Amino acid sequence: MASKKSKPHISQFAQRVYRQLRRIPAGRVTTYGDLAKRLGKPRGAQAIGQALKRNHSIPFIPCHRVVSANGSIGGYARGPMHKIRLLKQENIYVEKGKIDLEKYKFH
DNA sequence: GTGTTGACCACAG
DNA sequence: GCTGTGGCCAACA
Repeated sequence: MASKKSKPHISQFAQRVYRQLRRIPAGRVTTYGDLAKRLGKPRGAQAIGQALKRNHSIPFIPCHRVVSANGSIGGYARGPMHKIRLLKQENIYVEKGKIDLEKYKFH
């Protein structure tokens, strides 16, 4: 049977997001817009956030490595406070609720 | 099938 | 620097 229903809970679009997210090494971050661009949807940044929020239960998805385009923390299902804490563990320091994209953004 | 919502982005005032 | 508006995309009622 080679049928593979995989996870009907997760859409293909969301799975694509996780795939790109996993490419990001520790100590580096990316933005929703840039992530969307890699998926072929330079304007689908909002959909990225939606996908993450609807699947925040997955531990293999470092959602905390995703920030807003202006360097803002953006959001986090567990609360922005957790996100900042996790980033700190990756040697990424947050200042005034913002991150130095010039330093931490993954190219 | 339509309308609303949302962890966004860019631009104008 | 902040607020308001428009736009794009996906999921949900």
